[in-house]
Amino acid sequence: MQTGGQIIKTKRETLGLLLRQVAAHVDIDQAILSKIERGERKPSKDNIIKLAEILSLDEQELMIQFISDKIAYEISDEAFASQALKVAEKKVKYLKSTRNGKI
Amino acid sequence: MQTGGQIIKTKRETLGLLLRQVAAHVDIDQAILSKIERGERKPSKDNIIKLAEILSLDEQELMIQFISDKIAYEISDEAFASQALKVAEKKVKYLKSTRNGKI
DNA sequence: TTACTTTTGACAAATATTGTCAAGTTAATT
DNA sequence: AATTAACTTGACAATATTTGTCAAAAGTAA
Repeated sequence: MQTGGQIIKTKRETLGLLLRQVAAHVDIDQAILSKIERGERKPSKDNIIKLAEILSLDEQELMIQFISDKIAYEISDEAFASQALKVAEKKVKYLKSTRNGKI
Repeated sequence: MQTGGQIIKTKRETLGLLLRQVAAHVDIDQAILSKIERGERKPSKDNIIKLAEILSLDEQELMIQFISDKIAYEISDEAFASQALKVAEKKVKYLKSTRNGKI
């Protein structure tokens, strides 16, 4: 099971790019990129778009990885995490179907 | 599709309890309880336990409702919300299986 | 109107997130 | 071992978000 951070770190190394180079393209401090790679900080949406760009990764897929990391991280210590996620899926589908932003 | 807030509001009214009474038991300002009922604020874990108590609701079920509300709320405007939730489920299961807190 | 419940909004206090920076560590090379 | 470059870490202030408290406003029923 890979995190978004692990995915971009692996790809960056495969491409032989330095943190400095990727960070410049993403327009963030390389310290932050280092932390994103190790899961210590969360990338913004714009960060993800630019990361996918320079690393030739699928943007949607990368977005999904980072969003799911965020959710998994904040819910994983809950006893009923899996059940809550299933219910959340239903609620999201309901929200999307009504398009009114309210549950 | 009901939110945790709607569930407790309905039950409170069924039981004929006032916001003031429930809020006192939960040990929060009644303004906050009013907001929790309408989804404007999120209850703490302790709030949920005490709410289930005084409203004779199943604690686990109520917990799941509020957690899923929170997740659905923060992810619903994402284009890939459903897919991200599915991936998050896998990550949570993986985390639970390894019990090391890391993805 | 009066008495009561609920909702709303403003506000400060507490918490969390973010970007920046410099120093520290690691790794490879000479 | 010393040097160099890449990466990681931690401290810090600036910002943003969350939280509790309160009183006024709005709603409801007698």
